[in-house]
Amino acid sequence: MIENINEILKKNQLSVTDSRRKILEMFQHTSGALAHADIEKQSGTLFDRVTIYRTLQTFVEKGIIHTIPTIDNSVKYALCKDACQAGHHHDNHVHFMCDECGTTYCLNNISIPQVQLPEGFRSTQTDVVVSGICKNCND
Amino acid sequence: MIENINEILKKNQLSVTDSRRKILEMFQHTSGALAHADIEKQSGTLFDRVTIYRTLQTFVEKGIIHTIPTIDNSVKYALCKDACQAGHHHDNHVHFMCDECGTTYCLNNISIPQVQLPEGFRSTQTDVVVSGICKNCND
DNA sequence: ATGAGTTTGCAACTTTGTTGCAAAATAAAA
DNA sequence: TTTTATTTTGCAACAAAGTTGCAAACTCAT
Repeated sequence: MIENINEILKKNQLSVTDSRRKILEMFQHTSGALAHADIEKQSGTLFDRVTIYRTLQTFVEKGIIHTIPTIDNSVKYALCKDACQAGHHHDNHVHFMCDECGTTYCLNNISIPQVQLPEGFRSTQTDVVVSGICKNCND
Repeated sequence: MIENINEILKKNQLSVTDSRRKILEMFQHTSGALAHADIEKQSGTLFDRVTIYRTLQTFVEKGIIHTIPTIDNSVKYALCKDACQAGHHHDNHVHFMCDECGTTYCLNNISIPQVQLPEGFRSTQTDVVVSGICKNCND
């Protein structure tokens, strides 16, 4: 179910611009995660590289998207679900990265068991990165 | 307990060179993880930037060190324990990254509960990235 | 000690990300 | 609707991170 894009932008006190609408749309139309390069490729020469960087940065600050840790250390972003909309959130994510095709899937409906930390450590966020072969590449 | 550096290199069919010995030593002397920049800083002008890149790459290929996924998508490396020495390994890691000082801790003695994946997905490695405030910064 | 093979350092390059600033677009006010 | 204030964009220039080719230096086995 796709939320109204203009609503989301206004709710976050952001001016409604072409680039923001288009990029937000891309996230809503993908089940997985997007890298800066993916967005640049998909949008062609529509907007500047710098605009994409700044848009992603703004979205992260507003809590619309979040960055995903990856083993190959490429920077990927995914839409935040309602649960983590509050900007600075205490939240958990499970992501699956395919070793073969590189696609990143968000496995939001999987619960993470709490990790027991040593004395003196306080956790605000836990990310689980599962690597392997995805459904598509397995067939 | 520090394993003999020359032994490790020879076991992995690598020529014993200054840079490899020194860099491996750095990993053995730190409890956490190291970034390329850390190594460059610690070694001063001793060896070239490119050599460090290549050494790290070689170590990863041989399974001596592994990359760590981080939320800020900086590239960090840590020593592999005996458990994951077999090159292409099925292994789990828990790492803690301090939001304040950026230090990465390896929490190797914490067990990760198995994540239940959707049909068709096969996992080879699971990384848990816990973010928060570390012991040092908490005091 | 010598020679084959490996590794290093340099230089040049690519890719990725950042910053300042004028022009353009958006939002708010008249 | 027009005007004005504010925000955002694109350009250019830059900085940082990582890669590649190649000759010189080193390692290792004979």
